[in-house]
Amino acid sequence: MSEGTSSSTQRLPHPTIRDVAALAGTSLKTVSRVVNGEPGVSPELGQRVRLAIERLDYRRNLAASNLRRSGGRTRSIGLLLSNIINPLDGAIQRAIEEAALVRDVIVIASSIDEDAGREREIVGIFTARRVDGLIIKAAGHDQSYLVDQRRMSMALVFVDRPPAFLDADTVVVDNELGTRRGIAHLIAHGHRRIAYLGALHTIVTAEQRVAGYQAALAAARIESDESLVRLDIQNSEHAHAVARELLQTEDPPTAFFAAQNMITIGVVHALRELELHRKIAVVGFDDVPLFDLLEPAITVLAQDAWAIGRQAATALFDRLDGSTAPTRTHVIPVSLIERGSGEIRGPHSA
Amino acid sequence: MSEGTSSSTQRLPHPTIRDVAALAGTSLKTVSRVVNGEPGVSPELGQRVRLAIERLDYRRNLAASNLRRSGGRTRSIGLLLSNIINPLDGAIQRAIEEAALVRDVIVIASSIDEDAGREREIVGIFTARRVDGLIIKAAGHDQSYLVDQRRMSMALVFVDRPPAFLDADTVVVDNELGTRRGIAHLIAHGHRRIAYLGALHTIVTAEQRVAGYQAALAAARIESDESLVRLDIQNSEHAHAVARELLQTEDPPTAFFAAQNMITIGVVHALRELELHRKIAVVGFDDVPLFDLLEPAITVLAQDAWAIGRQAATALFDRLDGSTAPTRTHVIPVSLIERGSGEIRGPHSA
DNA sequence: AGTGAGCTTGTCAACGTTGTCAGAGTTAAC
DNA sequence: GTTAACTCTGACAACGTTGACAAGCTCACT
Repeated sequence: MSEGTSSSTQRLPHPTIRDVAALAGTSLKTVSRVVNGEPGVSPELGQRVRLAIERLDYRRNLAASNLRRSGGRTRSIGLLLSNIINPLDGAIQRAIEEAALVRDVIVIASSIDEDAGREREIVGIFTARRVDGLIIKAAGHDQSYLVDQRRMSMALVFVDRPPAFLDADTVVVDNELGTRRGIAHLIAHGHRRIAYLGALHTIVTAEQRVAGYQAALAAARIESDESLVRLDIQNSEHAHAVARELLQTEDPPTAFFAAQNMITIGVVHALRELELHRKIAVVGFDDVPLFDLLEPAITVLAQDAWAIGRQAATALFDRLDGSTAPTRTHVIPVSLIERGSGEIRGPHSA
Repeated sequence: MSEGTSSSTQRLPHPTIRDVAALAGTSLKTVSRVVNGEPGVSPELGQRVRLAIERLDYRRNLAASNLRRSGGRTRSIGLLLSNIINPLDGAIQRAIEEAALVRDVIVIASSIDEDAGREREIVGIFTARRVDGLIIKAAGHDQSYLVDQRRMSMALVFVDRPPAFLDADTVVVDNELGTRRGIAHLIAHGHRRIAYLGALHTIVTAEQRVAGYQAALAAARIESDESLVRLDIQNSEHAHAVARELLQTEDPPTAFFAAQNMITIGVVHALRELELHRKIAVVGFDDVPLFDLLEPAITVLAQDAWAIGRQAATALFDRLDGSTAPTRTHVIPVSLIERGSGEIRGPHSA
């Protein structure tokens, strides 16, 4: 009966609970009750309200709702990964999104590369948004700045790399064991001079992988040749150059272990260039879609990124559900996939 | 002086502007002024407030702030892509994130595969969160449901595919021209029997690519053989099977055009399996990192996903800044990268 | 001395929603 | 016919913040 039903072509603001109440001829609270499925509304009035909601295409404003609601939860989580263009990070994000979706939680994501400053900046931004939790692939080497967030009941989970100076749930793969298996595999195929190309040594993950390399050599009583170990490799071009240089020395390696997918790609480029790709063995950490189509196909230690993401989400939501169990480190297994490049035999094969 | 400085180990709620005001011995409004850098606060008082803010590690609650603020903007945008594991989508997301970051806007992302129902569901969720705008790689074939969002001043930009039954800014690549160039390239290398393997025919993009194929054949006065055109291919395994089947017919194609990166991968698998990869030509739409390392390396039509994302973000923020220009379709160029697989000569080469 | 301008500061209401609580109405029981 | 219990409904305050506006103060000018 009133003037409310004008469906003009432009009405800028979203309809509010107030508009719905006016149209349905009832009070705010009753509409709120209907929207939230609370009991204590008569069927007729409920129907009337639902009709008004539909007519106005009303959607409750979640920000306002969460502001008032108990606990002050925003049903949103923040995700900090290195670079979403890397399918490894993509899979982690996707797995987390799926877990969040069923819980009616949204994911705010940001790539931080390996920039510790940006890590802190983004954490600050997400904190201002009052995310309920953070899942972080840390770039920096000190996460103690997060104690404030923790104190304010923000849940924290670290993926891929454990936090430093902070105790929190973590999901990692067994970098040391994985690398050890990879190196042992090369040794078993007759290699003794195995070059190791690693990423920024400041990343804990990289450190663990070097340790695995050393451990595997030690176990086989092979003396480590420091000249074969090259760290702090930035990208695939850099890896390409380093591999080429190693191959052109007097006593070149007979096998390469590439500690990361970008490095593996660089190594393969170098081997191609020197036409050594059928003679020198390669094992890489991390799988990449087309590795199986190269000739020879690349033998890798594959991480299950989907499992990492799922586990991280589970751990985070457990905390948000109130778990006060001691923090835990979840280790996701790494699998060795033999495809050819890692099975090229070396001079010491039986 | 007061009791406020107790830094006990657990205080659950975030400090509010009220806590800061109490500690600094002033009013809410003054703190608000300091936080927002508004003028009219004396240096001394301002300093006192800043000190209190630091001591409490106060961060203003953006949800509450946006609720009150004019325009009701949340400084957040929603992003709907097919699947973030695909580096193409990853690059789009990354480019958009970068653009959003400098504007202090957050990105809420979700993968919707090719599921129209999920597209609507996610749009509903994002609407409840009052995102200021949406960037959508549409799965469905009717976006008219978005008129409500539009009316409520939500900015909309479509990427990769134009919207249906809705007028909105769009960023696409020239699928038809790109495909035409790819096919012409194969024809120029002596091919007449060119198989076309395409994705879901309901996706507009796929449709345009088929049209490009037909147009290129027509321009060269080659009669199209319908048996060589296979659409609705779901994934790389499917493409693999279809390609194998085509290759085992009596009069097999001498070249393949794969309309999408997953399809290209399937085709390459099939050629490898039948050891035809050095005899049958392949041109694919979309580049993938390792295509350049295959033997032969894969000739592709590469889209600049980064540029697509950047352009989409620019278009969206222009609208949010109040632009009322007519909606525009931005076309990002596609480049043909010759690597070998597309230059394998066919029976009709000069 | 009185007036007005300019600066700093604070009070109050409002954003859209929900928790608390009380009022109105109905039914059942004494 | 009164009381109790129950159901349904709405008034009001509050979440944390900012916009509108006014009060208080100082200073200069008439």
